[in-house]
Amino acid sequence: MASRGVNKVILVGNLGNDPEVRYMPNGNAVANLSLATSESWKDQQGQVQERTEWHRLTMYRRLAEVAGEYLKKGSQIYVEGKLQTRKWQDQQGQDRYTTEVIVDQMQMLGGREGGGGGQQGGGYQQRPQGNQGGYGNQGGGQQGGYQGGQQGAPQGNPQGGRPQGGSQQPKQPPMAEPDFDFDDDIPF
Amino acid sequence: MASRGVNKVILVGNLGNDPEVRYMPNGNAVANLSLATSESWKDQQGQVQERTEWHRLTMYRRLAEVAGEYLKKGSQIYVEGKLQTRKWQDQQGQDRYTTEVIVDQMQMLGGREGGGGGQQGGGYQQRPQGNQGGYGNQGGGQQGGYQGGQQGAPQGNPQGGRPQGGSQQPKQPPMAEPDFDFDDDIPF
Amino acid sequence: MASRGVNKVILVGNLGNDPEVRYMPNGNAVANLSLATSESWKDQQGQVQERTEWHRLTMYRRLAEVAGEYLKKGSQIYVEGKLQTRKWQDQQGQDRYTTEVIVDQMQMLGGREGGGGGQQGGGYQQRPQGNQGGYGNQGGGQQGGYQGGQQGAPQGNPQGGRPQGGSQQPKQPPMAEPDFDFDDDIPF
Amino acid sequence: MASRGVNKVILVGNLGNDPEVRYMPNGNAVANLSLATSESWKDQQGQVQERTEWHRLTMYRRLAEVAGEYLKKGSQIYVEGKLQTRKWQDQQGQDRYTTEVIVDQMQMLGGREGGGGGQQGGGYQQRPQGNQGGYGNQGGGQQGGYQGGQQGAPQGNPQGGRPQGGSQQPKQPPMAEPDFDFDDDIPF
DNA sequence: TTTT
DNA sequence: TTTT
Repeated sequence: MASRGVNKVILVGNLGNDPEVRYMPNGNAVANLSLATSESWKDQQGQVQERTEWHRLTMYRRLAEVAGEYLKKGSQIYVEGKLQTRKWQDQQGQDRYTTEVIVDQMQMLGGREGGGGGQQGGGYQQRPQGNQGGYGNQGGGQQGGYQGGQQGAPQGNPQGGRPQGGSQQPKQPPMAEPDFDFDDDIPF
Repeated sequence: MASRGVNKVILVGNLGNDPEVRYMPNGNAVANLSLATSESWKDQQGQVQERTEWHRLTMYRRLAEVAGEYLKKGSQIYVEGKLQTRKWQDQQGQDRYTTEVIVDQMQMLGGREGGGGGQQGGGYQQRPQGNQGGYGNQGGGQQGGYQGGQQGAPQGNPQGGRPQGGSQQPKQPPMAEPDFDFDDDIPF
Repeated sequence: MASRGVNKVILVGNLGNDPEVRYMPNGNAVANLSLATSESWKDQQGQVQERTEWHRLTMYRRLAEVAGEYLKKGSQIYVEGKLQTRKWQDQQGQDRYTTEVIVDQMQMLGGREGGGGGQQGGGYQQRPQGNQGGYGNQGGGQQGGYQGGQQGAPQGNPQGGRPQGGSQQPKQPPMAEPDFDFDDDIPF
Repeated sequence: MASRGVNKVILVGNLGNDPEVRYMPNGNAVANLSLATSESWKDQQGQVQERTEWHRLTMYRRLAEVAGEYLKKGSQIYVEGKLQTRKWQDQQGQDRYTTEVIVDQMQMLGGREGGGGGQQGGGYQQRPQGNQGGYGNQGGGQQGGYQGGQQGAPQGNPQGGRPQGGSQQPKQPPMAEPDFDFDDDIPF
């Protein structure tokens, strides 16, 4: 609730992939998204240069469900959130760090198609039992704006409800492993 | 100059160390700073929890020199910039990524002491020859605001002037000295 | 809750006066503050020019009480909020418009004195009966950050609880007392 | 260039009208735009309420020309800028104030149609002679991002070049008069 | 991996 | 005056 400092990120860009939505044992959704922002400029030789920056986004709860429902590869969105760097260990046991944007506000951009891009969406992971539902379409609709449910509260503890057992920082890589394994309480 | 997207970070926090200022062969300054933002909240047991986030900041040119001149461990500042993730190889030759905030605007906060914190400043690296000076105090003064000289132009190519020979992405953390020695609290 | 669009203001500046805190019949607090931001530049003649911008801030509820408790003329703060333009009628019955920043997040800046400026604080309006208190020091403390209680919900309807009788847009500047007396510098 | 404070506005919304672009005697373009942001929420009775906020935007130079060229009624845009309150006198000689967002960055949103809305564009004011052109399409293209040319420099003095004679604050209303009269150096 |  |  209180804080010493300001930690704010504002991004507008396009998704590089369909959102990856998963559910925690307590039923809370978590979504991971890759967002591209790019800039171009002329170098000293007058050549146009371009650089694309990829941002790893994490959304929780309702926002994650809305992302899974309405966003897909190519979608243009506005997001607001905070920077968070997670520590994890690679297979050699070395400390690694991954910086993500924990999103607490999202706007779909781009008119009546709801910010959709070219490809077809669909295909994200099924909701496991243990989730009593209740979210779904709620507040949905195209191009609406969404906020995290517990705005102002730190969202680095995504469990929301009861404390979870299990290791907070498993010895697994977070960043888009081919065999990324979501069988734990804490997805990364 | 142009861009597709928005990539903006806004931070207010305190420096964990004196800025590290270095000079590139063309005389341009580069500064690295660690900025802490923290937030606290009450958990389900009603206990106050606190989490500190450390941000790695990079400044170029005039802004870097101003940072070296006026900021020190404990200084409270406002910064605005963009996210940039650099790829580098560790000693095992594995790809590593470091996310930084490339700062293009900075404000010293905290009244007439110019945002100063507890400890005395000083001690950052000397300006090598090859730098014709020209910056120095310029625009300085207490609690002033500073902007990167080429705002709007991508600042991922910090050389500014003539193209540099040499590898752009050496097998070492660029801008991070081999013996770079932060406090243990700071995760980079 | 939902929204189409983004309406965000971020300011760092100093208060031109002690906050004016008042209480509505339902006990909710409302604070009005004048915040100065200034910029300076060199004109074509090389002369330094300066321009100060005055911003009218409005805070509600807990945030308003914290402002009344901890801020005073000269305090340096960070605020985040949204733009809102109110319509009202002057004594001639003509439509007038006032643009304000409805603040939903605030940070006191400036180190251990809690962002305090030169003068002594005090002197804001007494809490009327009809307010059962309960706020006070809550969340307070030096240099903490505060958020509006109903963040994400529109705050243009500050009553919060039960609907109020009475005209929503009286023929006078709402929240501006008839004999409201700012410094001459401040244009509202 | 320097500044004490931060004065930043970030908006995403739709234009209520085609941009009004005019040219100053020195050839610099000035554009005025109306941008809507809206939010909706449920009141105590569970009824959905909606509130639309209208923002008056001002752009200068290249940005103004790009706006005239590519934006129209309904266009969805992202803008970044600063708040500025102008003082003027109404016909009774009374002081009036108008708050505007002086835009220094703009992004067209909404995919391949370049952020366009429903209606046809066109119809804004012709470039007078006395303008040697030079801008035009420059940097243009759909959905690109644009920045004001003198970012960081105060943009409240839009003349850019030589100082202008003439009254800075004519006794005329600024806000969309039917017979708004642009025969002066300073458009409002 | 997006987008123009 | 926009948009859904």
